[in-house]
Order: sequence, then C-alpha cells, then structure tokens
Amino acid sequence: MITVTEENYLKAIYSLNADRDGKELGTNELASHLNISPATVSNMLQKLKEKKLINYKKYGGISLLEKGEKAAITVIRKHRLWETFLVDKMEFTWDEIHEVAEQLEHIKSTKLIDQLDKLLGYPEYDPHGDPIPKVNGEMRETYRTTLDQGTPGDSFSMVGVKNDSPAFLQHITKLGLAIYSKITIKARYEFDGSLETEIEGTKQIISQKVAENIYVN
Amino acid sequence: MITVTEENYLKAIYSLNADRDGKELGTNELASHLNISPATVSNMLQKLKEKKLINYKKYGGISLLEKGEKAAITVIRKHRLWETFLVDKMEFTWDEIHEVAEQLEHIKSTKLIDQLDKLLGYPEYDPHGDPIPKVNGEMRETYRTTLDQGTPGDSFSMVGVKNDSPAFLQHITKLGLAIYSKITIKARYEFDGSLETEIEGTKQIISQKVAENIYVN
DNA sequence: AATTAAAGTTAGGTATATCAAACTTTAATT
DNA sequence: AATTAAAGTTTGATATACCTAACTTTAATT
Repeated sequence: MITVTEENYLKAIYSLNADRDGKELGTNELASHLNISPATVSNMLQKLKEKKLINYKKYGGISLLEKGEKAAITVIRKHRLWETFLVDKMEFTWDEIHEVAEQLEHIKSTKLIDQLDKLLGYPEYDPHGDPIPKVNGEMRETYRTTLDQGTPGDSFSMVGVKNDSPAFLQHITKLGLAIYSKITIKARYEFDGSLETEIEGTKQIISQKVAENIYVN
Repeated sequence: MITVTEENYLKAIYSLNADRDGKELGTNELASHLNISPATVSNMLQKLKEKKLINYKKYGGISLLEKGEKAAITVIRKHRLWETFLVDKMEFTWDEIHEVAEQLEHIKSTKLIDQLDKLLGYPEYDPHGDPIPKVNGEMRETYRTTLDQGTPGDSFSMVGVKNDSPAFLQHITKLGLAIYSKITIKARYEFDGSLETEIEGTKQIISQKVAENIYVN
C-alpha cells in the first residue's frame, strides 16, 4: 500500500526530475517544493527506498524506480483527469481546480478513473495544457517553449502554463490569456526582460516571470 | 477543522442515533460499528466533546450537538450525492458504490458538492432509496416499513434497503430485487420467519434477515 | 447487601508524519 | 591543506489515531 503522503512525494519527485537541467534532485529542493522541512524529507526518503519506490543514497541524488514512477504517473493521470472533469462538467475555472484535484487524485478506484476518462471523451490534455497520461502510463512527449524564448515579431498560440497556482492563473486571466490565445511579441525591454505583446488584438506588457510560465508553439 | 476520522465518528453517531428504540448509544456499540476498539472510541469521545461537537459524560450516553449534527448531515449529503453520481454517470452498480463514496464524502469543496447536486438534477433519493439532505441540512422524513412487517397477501413496491453492504446488495440483486421491484408476500414460515414471495412474477423464498433489510411501501 | 457480568475508561505502547536543533558530509573558496 | 558555507542527516520531540491489558463503574442477579 502506498499512502497519500507517499503518493505526494512520488509525484513531486517525478515533476522535479522532469524539467531538470543538470544537477540531481536533492533533499532541500524536494522539501521546499512540498513545503515541509528537509529533516522530514530525509526520513521519508529512507522509507521510500526500503519500499523500493525510489533510488536514493545518503547525500546523493533522488530518482524514481519503476514502481515509484508508475505510481507517480497514475497520480498525475488522476489529477489531470479530475481537473478536466471540474472544468468540463462542473463549471470550475482553471484557477479553482488545483486544490480540489489535489484531494481527488488520491481516491482509490480503478473503475472510477476509467469511467471518468470515458465520461470526458478520453481527453489528451488537461485545462492547463498538460498531457494526460494514458491508462498504460504512456505520456505524450511535450517539447514546449516558453513565451520568454520568443523574439520581437514572433506570433504564437498559447498551449499551456508551467505554473498552476491560483495567483498566476488569475493574473494571466486578467491579461486576457487563456488556452489558444494568440500572442504577438512587439518588443523586448532589456532592462527587466519584460515583453510588449499583443494579446487577441490588445496591447499588454508582460513581465519576464510571467513569460517564463507560458507555453507557446 | 474537523478531520476525516472525526467526520466518520459523527456520521456513525448520527446514524446509530437515528433508528434507535430506547437505550442511549454507548461506547461499545459505536466501536463495533466503526470496527475499532472501545478504548479508542473512549478517547475520541473526549476530544469530540472538547470540540463541542457532541454531548458526552463518562459512562453516559452519546449524542450530537448542533455543530456535530450539521457536520454529520453534510457528510451524509456528500456521501449520497456521490453514490448517485457513481450510478447515474459512471456506470457503477449499487453494490460497488459504498466503498468509493466513503472516500469521496471527505473531499472538501462546497462548490464541488453544489455543482454535483446540479449535475445530477437535484436528486431527492440515492440509489439505495435513502433521502439526500438538502443544502440547508433539511432531510426528508422517511417512515418506512420493512418487508418482514408484512403479512401474506400484502403487495409492495421496494423503496430502499437498510443495509448497503456489497454482500447484501449482490444477494438481493440475484433474487431479482432492485428499487421499485414489485413484491407480493404469499406465505410466512413460522419455523425461521422466512417469507415465500413473488418478485416481479417469480416465486422466491426470502429469509427473515433479508426481509428485515428491505424497505417497502 | 454482596456478587458478578457487562460496559466503559485509563495507562502505556505503536505507527505515521511532522518539527527544530544539533550534528555530519560535501563541495567550494581561500 | 584548511576553512567555511551549503546541503543533508540524526536525534529527540509532538500530534493523531489506533491497540491491548488492566482497572473502574454501572446495573442486574442472587
């Protein structure tokens, strides 16, 4: 049996190891992502190792073993399907879904999740533009660039967000951004890295921090 | 904050106090209903009392205070709405829903439960024939008689079950029973209290224990 | 009134998941 | 090579929710 807490650790390890350039994942980074102390993480890592869910050596890096990765992907699949359900069937907005999905993702019932998938018409992406893993654990590869990689003159369609906190989502909603919004970069201000853009025909200044969290194609 | 465990105690106290003839609810009865030891219940009762959720005196009876009853009814409302959802929208059969609903009933989101109610068309009864409390906590009064109260010659329609264990539900499903099935009592055998009946035109012998758990009108 | 059985409580212990404080290891800097 | 800062671990503690075994209270029977 994998506990709810363990599932949250595995999910966190999975996503922190997903978009990583160099350097292995460490205790502190995992702790700050989970909002708990490094001491607690150290203890839990030993337990996850004993259960053969992760690969871990004291003072070394943290990675998932096959069993742990499977569990992580299942939780992510459930999370994203529930998020899709909340938006498609329950009239939730994309900034309201994360907290509830964090609870729903731990419900144990294979039949429920299969039926949910069917009810939603086997969706491939969730409301934040993230791919939904298939039943067998396959996850569509996504090579996405962020808006801050663009140069003046480029025109994009927004395909997802890197950050799904309510604060961020509410902010970009106010800027007029949603999935598939058209964005054209007019200028880049070197002073602070902000971008002058046109979003669905309206001029908007976007900070670098925001631009880094918007996926475009 | 009311924890998941506390919600389960409150729900149990509520239902054990609902269909009660004489004698107050005690620690042992509550413990055996929750499948835990009386010692654990004794401890938890003190805690629930401190939180002003229940009325309790050592060696005395157990009952809900207003705050506790409200919480219990909310959990029951969520449980029954989720059960309805599983049957109406997710192709679950009535013997499969209880376990999953026990998990779903603890999800915290007022919006979710309101939307669920709306999605289902504001149902009044769940798939076991139990009334679903309204948002304000009002619960339809149900004066239901059980099949074992009938006498030969009586004809009934089944309106609910008193027991929602998979074993019981699977058993009566095999007998051809479902909500609104027509049942006629042909004879009662005094030896073991069993009933000879006709269910939707087919002759069936029903044990007293089964008859006691079927609500009819 | 004394005894006893049933019901209920308390005491001491376990597992999980958390923490802060103290300590150790690793790696970077001088 | 020595120092130091950052990263990570260990230790001892806490809270929740559970247990068994021992004890106490209540209520029924003799």
